[in-house]
Amino acid sequence: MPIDTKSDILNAAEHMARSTGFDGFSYADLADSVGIRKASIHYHYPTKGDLSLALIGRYRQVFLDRLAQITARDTSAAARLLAYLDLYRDALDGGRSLCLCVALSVTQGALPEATRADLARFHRDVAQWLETVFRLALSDGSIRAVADPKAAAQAALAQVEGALIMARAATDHTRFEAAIDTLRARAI
Amino acid sequence: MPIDTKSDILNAAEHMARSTGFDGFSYADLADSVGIRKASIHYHYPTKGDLSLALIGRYRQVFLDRLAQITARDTSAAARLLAYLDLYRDALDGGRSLCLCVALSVTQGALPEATRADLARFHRDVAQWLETVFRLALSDGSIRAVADPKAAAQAALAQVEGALIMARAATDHTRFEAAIDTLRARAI
DNA sequence: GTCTATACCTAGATAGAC
DNA sequence: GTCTATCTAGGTATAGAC
Repeated sequence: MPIDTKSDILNAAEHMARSTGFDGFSYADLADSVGIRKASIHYHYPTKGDLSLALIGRYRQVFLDRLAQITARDTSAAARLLAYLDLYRDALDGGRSLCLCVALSVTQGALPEATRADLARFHRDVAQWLETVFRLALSDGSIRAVADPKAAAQAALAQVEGALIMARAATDHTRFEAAIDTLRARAI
Repeated sequence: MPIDTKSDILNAAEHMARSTGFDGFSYADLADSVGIRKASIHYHYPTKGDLSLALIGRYRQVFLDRLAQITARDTSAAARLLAYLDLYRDALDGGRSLCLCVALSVTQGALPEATRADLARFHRDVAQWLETVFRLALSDGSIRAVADPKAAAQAALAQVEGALIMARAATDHTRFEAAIDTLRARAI
C-alpha cells in the first residue's frame, strides 16, 4: 500500500500523546514507530510545536464531528449524554489512554500559543455542546436534577476529565466508570 | 536564621511541582531557587525519585491532617464538604497551581513504584473520607441528592480534580468555581 | 522525501576536594 | 554539607548528500 506518511506520523503521535503524554515521546520514538528517520519527521513537522498544532486540529475536527453525529442521531437529552460518555469510554483503552484534549491540557512543556488557543476553543465548544444537551433536558425531562444547564455542563466536563485522569493514574478503566456513574444514573 | 535545607528543598520542589509539574523542573531550577548547587540537592535527595517520595509523603500527612481537623470542627456533612472544597480552592493560587496529588498523577515521567503506591493510597484515603461525609449526609440530610455514598465520593473527587485541571489549563481560577458549583449547591 | 551526520543543549547523576 | 568538575544519555533541530 502506498501510504500517507504525514498521517502515519500523526496517528503514531496521537497514540503516544494519549498514552504517555505529549512530553512523553520524542521524535526518535516517532521515527521508530513509523519506520523512518528522525530527520524525515522533521521534514513533515519541523518542530514539535507544529506537530502539536496538527494534532489538536485534526482531533478537534473529528471530535466535533462525532458530537454532530450524536445530535443528528439521538433526539433525547439522555441518549445524547450517554453517547457522549461512550466517546470517552472508548478513548480510555482500558485505562491506558486519555483523550487528547486532557493529554495536552496536562502537558507541562510549553505548547505554542496557537495550540493553546485551539485547545481552549475545543474545550469551549464541547462545553457549549453539553450545555445544549442539558438545556434540552430541561424541556424533555430525560436527565434528572438539572438546574442551570451551563453549570451542569461545566460540572459534567470536569467530572469526565477527572475520571479519565483517575482511571489512568490507576491504570484501571473501572475507575472511570465508577467516577462517572452518578452522571449516567441521571439519564432516564 | 539557621535553616533546614532539606525542608527548603522540599518547599521549593512542591511549589514547582504544583505550578509546572513534577517533570517541569530540574535539579538546576531547584538549586537556583534554594540558593545552593545541584550537587548539594543530590546530597539530600540522591535521585528525583527519592524527592518525589518525600514530597508525596509530607503532602499526604499534611492533607489527611487537615481532613481530620475538618471532621473534628464541622459536624454537618454539608459543612465538611464545603470545607473540603475550600482546601482545593486555596491550593489553586489563582489558577496557577494544582494540588500535588493531581500534579503527580499527571506526571508522565516514570515515578518509582513506592511513590505510585503512596499516591494511590492518598487517593484512596481521600475517597474514603469523602464517602463518610456523604454517608453522614444520608442521615443528617444536609447534602442534596445523595443516593450511593461511595459513588457520590468518586464523582465528587473526579469533579474536583477535573475542575482543577480545567482551571489550570485556562489559568483562570473562576473556572474552578464554575465547574464545582453544582457540588457546592447541593450543600444545604 | 528520505537519508547520514552532527551540532547544541539540558537533564540526571557521580567523584572527589574542601 | 557544600562545592567544582565532569560524565552520560537523551532530546530538539539543522545541513547537506542522495
